[in-house]
Amino acid sequence: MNKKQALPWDNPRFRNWIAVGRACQVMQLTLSRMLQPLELKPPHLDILANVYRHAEISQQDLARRLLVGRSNLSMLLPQLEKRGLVIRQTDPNDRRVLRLSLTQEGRDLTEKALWIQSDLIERSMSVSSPEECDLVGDVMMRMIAELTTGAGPNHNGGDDDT
Amino acid sequence: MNKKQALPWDNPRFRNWIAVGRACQVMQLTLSRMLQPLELKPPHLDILANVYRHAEISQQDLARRLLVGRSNLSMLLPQLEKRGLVIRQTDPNDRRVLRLSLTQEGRDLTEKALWIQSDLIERSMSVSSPEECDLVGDVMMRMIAELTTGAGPNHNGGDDDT
DNA sequence: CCATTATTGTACAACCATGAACAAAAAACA
DNA sequence: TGTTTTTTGTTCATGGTTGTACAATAATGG
Repeated sequence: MNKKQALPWDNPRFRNWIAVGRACQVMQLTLSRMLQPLELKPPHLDILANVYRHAEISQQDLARRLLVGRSNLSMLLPQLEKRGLVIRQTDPNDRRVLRLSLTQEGRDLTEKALWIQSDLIERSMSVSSPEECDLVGDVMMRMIAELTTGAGPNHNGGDDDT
Repeated sequence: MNKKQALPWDNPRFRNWIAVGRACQVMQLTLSRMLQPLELKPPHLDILANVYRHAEISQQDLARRLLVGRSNLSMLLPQLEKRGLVIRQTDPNDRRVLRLSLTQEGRDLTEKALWIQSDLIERSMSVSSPEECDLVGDVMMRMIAELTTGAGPNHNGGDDDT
């Protein structure tokens, strides 16, 4: 009838990670509010930013990079295409794949949105020194490596920027 | 025709934060897989863990703490109640509120799930020293404070553990 | 005491995300 | 070549999340 050995909350690593999760959640909610004037939501920005960086990417590769299902992109991309932000062209060398690129309007909107996101991140991370900030990023990348090598051979690891 | 001034990816803070987001995403996906044997999903565990720690909490307070809408809990809690994990009792002092508590089965399952989560966190954060880990948590809490005081006076800030 | 306002939880419609089943195209292989 | 397997994208049913409108209860204020 005792309290087991120790509650997870007594473990510093546990508490610290919970803080990471909350920070992400708050950041996501805040970003979502700040993107409203552009009629964008975080998932849209994720897509646009990746196509911005990696033009001519296929939907499959984009899905791997974003860690979402292919069907997700099959639902979202036609919307962005109708809004005139994205173009999908079938690859002449492999007529299964659709290669993505941005229109000029798409590039402009993506840059606006990235500025908003960048300002938000800059503001909220300014409470830490650049060295602390780099250390945080370093720890996160080590964690990602540990998680993807150790436990996830099913989803392959398509990870770097954005 | 130049590349604007500097892309966000050239900003260290931006890149570091992107890594934080990715780590959260990977952790969430991994946790989701590891909770499957218990037939739980992360949102369920969030609820159970909070009721575990804060018995007799109201749905409203729980929603504030989890940063989700009240309607979310109105959908999820009846499921958990039907599974015999949670009990909802109307507060005799204020017959609007429903006070939540766990059954013994709910407590047992929550502990099992928390061990899984705790092991996962322990494993993936073991790539960093305790000092680094504490620093990460510290930076995150400062960020949360900055974000909630600066921009979010609408959603109030119900934040601490889990 | 009665009227107005605020709070708590619910119901419902809309949107998002996922996984499974599928069609088309390419690759592997006999 | 012809057959099988793999890859890519789509469709659809399901379930999760949100915001809005609503009913019940409480608090406020004449």
